[in-house]
Amino acid sequence: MPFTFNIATGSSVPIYKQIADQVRLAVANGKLTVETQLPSVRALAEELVVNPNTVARAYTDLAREGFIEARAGKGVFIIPKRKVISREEGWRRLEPLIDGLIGEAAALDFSREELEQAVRKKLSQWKTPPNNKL
Amino acid sequence: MPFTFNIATGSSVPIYKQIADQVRLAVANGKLTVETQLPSVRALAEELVVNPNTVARAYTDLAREGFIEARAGKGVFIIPKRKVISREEGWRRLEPLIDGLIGEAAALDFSREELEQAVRKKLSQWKTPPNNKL
Amino acid sequence: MPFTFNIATGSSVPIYKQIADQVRLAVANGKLTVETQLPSVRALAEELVVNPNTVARAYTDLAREGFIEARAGKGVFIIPKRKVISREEGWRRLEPLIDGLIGEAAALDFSREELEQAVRKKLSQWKTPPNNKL
Amino acid sequence: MPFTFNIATGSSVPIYKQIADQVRLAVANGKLTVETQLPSVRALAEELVVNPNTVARAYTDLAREGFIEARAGKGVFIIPKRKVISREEGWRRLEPLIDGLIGEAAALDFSREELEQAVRKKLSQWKTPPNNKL
DNA sequence: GTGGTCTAGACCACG
DNA sequence: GTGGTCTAGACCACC
Repeated sequence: MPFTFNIATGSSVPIYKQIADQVRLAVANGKLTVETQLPSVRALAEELVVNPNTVARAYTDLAREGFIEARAGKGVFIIPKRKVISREEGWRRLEPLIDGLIGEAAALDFSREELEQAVRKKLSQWKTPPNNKL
Repeated sequence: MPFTFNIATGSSVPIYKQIADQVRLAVANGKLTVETQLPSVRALAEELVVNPNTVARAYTDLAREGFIEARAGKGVFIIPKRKVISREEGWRRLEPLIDGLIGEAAALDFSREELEQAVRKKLSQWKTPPNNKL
Repeated sequence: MPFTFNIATGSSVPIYKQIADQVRLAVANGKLTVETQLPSVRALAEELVVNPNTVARAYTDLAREGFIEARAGKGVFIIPKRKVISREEGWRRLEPLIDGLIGEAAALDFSREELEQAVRKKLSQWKTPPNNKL
Repeated sequence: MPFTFNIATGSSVPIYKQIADQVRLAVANGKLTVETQLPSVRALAEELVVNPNTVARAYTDLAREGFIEARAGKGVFIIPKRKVISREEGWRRLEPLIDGLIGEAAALDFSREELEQAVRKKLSQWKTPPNNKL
């Protein structure tokens, strides 16, 4: 079964980020492996009924982050994740996201235990890909 | 020492959200307790050098979420958190946040173990309030 | 005939609430159905001769309540109503509204029978949508 | 047992209106009868821990509507409700309140049946006072 | 004094 | 094109 995307219209999360997040998660999960080809910008835009610019934006972000590579005339492919930013810089960006998640969970009336369980469940699907040498 | 805010201008996360997030997190961590008074809209706006409307927007959101209460002529106060969001809506909003966090962590070259540890550490600071009686 | 709005300037009811109330009622009465597009923020602001922010405020409230969905670049659409408010919070907010209505009716010299009849008549127009499938 | 007031701080309903609404409802219910004396502005303000101006505002509104009468040196008393406004004007003011209630109920995810039942329950407590001759 | 509403207009993110 | 954010400043309701 090929990898499929799920788009939620009207979400506060922009569509281009939903697309990119799903690719990132699928790579982390091992559901998308190195050398897998992704749909072309045009094809994916048509399939998801979104603007091609939106798909292009997601692919651009993913390429900049070292997840994918566009090969002229061939298509877009998953590549071994390149390390792109430093440890300290990464942590500096990640920490507020965790803080934001906790704040949001509290606002949504979840308990600490519930959030911990939800995160653990999502994380348990995450397999570190074998050829991430860094 | 009174609770102090830290605003990063030029961040992609809007100022009103930075303010609200810090209050949410401080309540979760027990740094802000029930009946504590927050700075007035005008005072905080002056302190942070932002527009009063921006502070008001943050306070409005927090009040709607059941964290605080605005008392006319008195000011803004932390209250025992009310449950306002339905269960289903809560999950609907929480899940993409977790997916986004994991996606970002992968993009930032963190391993599953590192993210899990970081989240666990942050979560350990979340104190469910000891049945706060006013 | 497209749905039209009626604004009473100088009313004690804020304009953004008048707009939102009319949408809520029209949805309840079946005059606005799922996938109907509302006027854009700018267009409605021009039509009603109010500030775009005022219209945006009404739309934001309606979106948060689960009546409508803003699709970037497309516009604002009626969606199948989502349940967003917890049961307890719902009652907490509804009860004072009913008390206020009865109090106002008494102040306006209506009898119990008159009020009951008026409410029943209005309620009879409230059509639960027939399990709207988009 | 004397009539007692219940004030919800931080409600969207202003305190002066909460006080006035409770008097109106109690008169409609027959819990407050003609010639009953209400607490003085000062006494009630102290009891409810609110600003005396707030109580005075409620009493002023009630007096204007013909519910109560201040007798110099004696105190404040319930009087036979005087008819203050015309039928048409009353209906013109009441209708949007009913519309607003229905819209709010829909926003709070109540069904038509639930709202009808809630209103009926409140209304069933309403006894038209015997000496309302109009 | 407090917060809530509204206007006016700029800038940006998204598609 | 759309809506979301922010600023600036006015006015009002409430206490």
